[in-house]
Amino acid sequence: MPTEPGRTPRPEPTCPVEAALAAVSGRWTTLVLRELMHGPSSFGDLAARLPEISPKVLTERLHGLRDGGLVHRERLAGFPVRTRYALTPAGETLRPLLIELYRTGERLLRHA
Amino acid sequence: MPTEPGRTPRPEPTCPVEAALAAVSGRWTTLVLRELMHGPSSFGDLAARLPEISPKVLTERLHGLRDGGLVHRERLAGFPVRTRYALTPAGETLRPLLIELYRTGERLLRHA
DNA sequence: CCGCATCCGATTGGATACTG
DNA sequence: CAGTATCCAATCGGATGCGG
Repeated sequence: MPTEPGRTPRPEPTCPVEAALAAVSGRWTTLVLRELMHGPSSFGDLAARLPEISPKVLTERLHGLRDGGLVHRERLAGFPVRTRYALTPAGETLRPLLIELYRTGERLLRHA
Repeated sequence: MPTEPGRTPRPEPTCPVEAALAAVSGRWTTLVLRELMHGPSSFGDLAARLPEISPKVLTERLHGLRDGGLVHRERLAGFPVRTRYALTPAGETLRPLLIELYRTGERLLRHA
């Protein structure tokens, strides 16, 4: 990107950087992804591990991630209803990005 | 982060991931950074290379980046007034992150 | 248990016009 | 040239209460 020639003049969704940013941006999104990186989880488990997120926002994040093909949703039979959320292969590919975000943030916090 | 023990329960600014995300988030921010990665630039040069950004937003981005210690601002003497914006060493450290964003985005776009 | 519906305040980004 | 000053529409995130 710094050394690439094909440059984007404006923030289009077709720009790879924008696409990646869209996948991880939004409040709580990275935390939801982090929990799912540990393995599949139900709605309630996620809510329990992120006690301060509201159900509405959790739903929004989960649906957004699913619409982006990053998370798979599966309704389990039985009662009470249970839903299983898991990362798709595409979702797994975000791991290096999250690690790089962590490393970069550490550097910034240490230095600022 | 995925394998780290010290986990953040909510989106705090002290979380490295949040800090890194804050540095690159916001519309136009990555494009401004990309231009500055090529080298120092004046306000007008940036505006010329990003023809669709409004002066207000460009100012906001530049000031935000400066407040975050990522960009250095220098007023040059003479007339007409010129201002030189350049990445600080901290700003340079964002390069690997931008590259990772690009790579991840490519994968997502190819696969979705 | 797993959400959806509604409302609401705050923040964001864009358009436009003007100044040192 | 390099911004500032307003105004405004749209989006976002949080709170709360109900439904399948």
